[in-house]
Amino acid sequence: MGDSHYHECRHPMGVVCRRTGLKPDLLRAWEKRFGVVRPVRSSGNLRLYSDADIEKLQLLHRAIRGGRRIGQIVALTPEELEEMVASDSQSTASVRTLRSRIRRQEIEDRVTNCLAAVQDLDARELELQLEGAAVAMSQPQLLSRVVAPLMERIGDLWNEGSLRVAHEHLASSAVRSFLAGMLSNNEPSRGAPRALICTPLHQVHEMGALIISVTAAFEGWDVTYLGPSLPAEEIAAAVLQKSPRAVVLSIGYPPDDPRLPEQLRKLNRHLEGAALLVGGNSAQAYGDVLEEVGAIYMNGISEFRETLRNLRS
Amino acid sequence: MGDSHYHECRHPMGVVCRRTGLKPDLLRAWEKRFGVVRPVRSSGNLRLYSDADIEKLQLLHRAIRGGRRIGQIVALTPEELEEMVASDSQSTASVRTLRSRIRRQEIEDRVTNCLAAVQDLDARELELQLEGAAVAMSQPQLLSRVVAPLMERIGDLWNEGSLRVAHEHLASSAVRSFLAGMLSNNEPSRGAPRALICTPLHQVHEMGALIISVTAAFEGWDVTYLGPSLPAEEIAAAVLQKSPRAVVLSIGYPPDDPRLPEQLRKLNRHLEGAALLVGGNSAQAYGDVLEEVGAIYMNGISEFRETLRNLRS
DNA sequence: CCAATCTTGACATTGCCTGGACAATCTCTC
DNA sequence: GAGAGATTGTCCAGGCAATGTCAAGATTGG
Repeated sequence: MGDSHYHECRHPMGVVCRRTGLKPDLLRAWEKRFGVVRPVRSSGNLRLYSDADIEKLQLLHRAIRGGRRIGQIVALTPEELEEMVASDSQSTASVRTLRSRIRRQEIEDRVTNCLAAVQDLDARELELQLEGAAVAMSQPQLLSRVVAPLMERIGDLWNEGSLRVAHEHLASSAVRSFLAGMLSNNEPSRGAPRALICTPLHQVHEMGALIISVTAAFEGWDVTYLGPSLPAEEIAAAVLQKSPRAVVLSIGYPPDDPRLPEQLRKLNRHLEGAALLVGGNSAQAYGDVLEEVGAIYMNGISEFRETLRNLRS
Repeated sequence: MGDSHYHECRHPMGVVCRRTGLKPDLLRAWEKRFGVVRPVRSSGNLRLYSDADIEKLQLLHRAIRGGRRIGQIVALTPEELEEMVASDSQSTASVRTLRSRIRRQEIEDRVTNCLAAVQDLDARELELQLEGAAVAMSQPQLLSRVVAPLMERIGDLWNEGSLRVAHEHLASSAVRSFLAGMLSNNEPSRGAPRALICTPLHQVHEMGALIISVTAAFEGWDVTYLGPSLPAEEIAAAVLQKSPRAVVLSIGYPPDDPRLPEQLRKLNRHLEGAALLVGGNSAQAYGDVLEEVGAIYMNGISEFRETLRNLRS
């Protein structure tokens, strides 16, 4: 019975590095200098880390991304660490500017690597790069500095003819499933406000809506993602069914669809008290209608995040 | 069908290598050094592996690709291995292939539960159901008994008006990301034959192509999935770049596109020696052209699997 | 007879270990 | 505000054990 509680699977260096985003040298240095973790040794003297070790290391890594120094935080309890990480991610600390400047090159490389993978039609490599990025930086950074720029550059290259449709498809597919994975990893807490996210009819670009979905989920919302190009009636039906606190539309392409205003007006009549948020590259182009229907226009992800926070209270 | 009474088919080395992506030398080394598996010997001293052996080896292979060391995982139980593999591929859905007896009723329930989740617009529940199904049955069963029927019934309900577009979108999105997760969980073993999979221009249904992709990956192929509605020129360019052994097209809808034959003919001129396989619900409708361009038509997943195996040798 | 497979033993590669050095950066003092 | 000293991440050399691969010659199956 209890023997099935051998749950103590031990992880070798390689696994720990991939899951924490920390380099082997660093792990050993931390161990030697502070005794951060005490991995067991295998018969051949290899380090074997426990699940708890990995969690602790992940936490430390996040705290350090927040601008802390390792020496200051090794002694803290997990609870204190949690708290610290949480508050760090809120504040736009000026302390961090220096660190993030260093990281700029790294982020550039990340995007470049992703592009290279796309050009090679190598979905696996692309996904590896994305997962690497996911552990190397915070979630908002990941979205606004890697995923969004990546899709933008792919769009540019495609327009200028350097990339073929196949590349664009492969990239969309990989990024989409990556984002969908992030989305389903977030378990909404009980009582979380609900958001309905989609793209209105004839708006075909799905990526923006997905990025928004992940952001909202990360902000603690209970997200229902409905996909691209949804008629107003459909959205209305979904509103009836789910009673969301907010309906979020992403408008990316096209920027000049004459049918869109009508869609928005129609939708507006069935909001049932939900707030209507609109974002995306081309949302501004429809400014008049947005104002008319009382939609909240958000310029950029951080503004979106802010709007979400205000809406909660 | 007589349930597998003494239907213990035994497989020779070659088959095992193809299905696991492991080299003969390696299998023998593992057997000698750790006794990973104990294949029976034929009269002539040839190793004969059981299905269970193959599954165990596949599992080990995946764990190793996740960064594990063979020495530390040979002793683990299948369950522990499952768990380990699942947690190693952090962000993506886990693919599990435990064998167990499945009753028809149970499968029915799965599909019903999935449908209910779709009607509730509950993506998370849908995904949970799918993951549960993935644990409860083998991969081929999962695809042909749950995923395919589910999408079919959703299509029916949509046509008869019981489901709204939003439901269909949500379902596609969830199932797509689930399948994409399965796809990226499978191996890139060296020397695996490569397959290029997509949907030809104006063929908009992606699901079939994804199911095919997962199947091929499971058979040990190195799959490059290119997405839906790809022009012949694009496929040709991808063929040049990746030199696949097979190009697989899925044709689901529409069944009567007059532009498709031309696409196929064009594609046929740039295959560079790759085999052209075509499957999907509506493929038969284009029988004439398929024959003309020398495509191999496959009716159903099992036929597809068969064709893949033949192509390897 | 060819192709696949077997056994054995040696060989190459990989991943990790230790210890130490180094450069960049932060912090504190003057 | 400029250095001195501590802090911190990175890198290298030399080595070991685990692991994957290869070669050679024998045997079997079709």
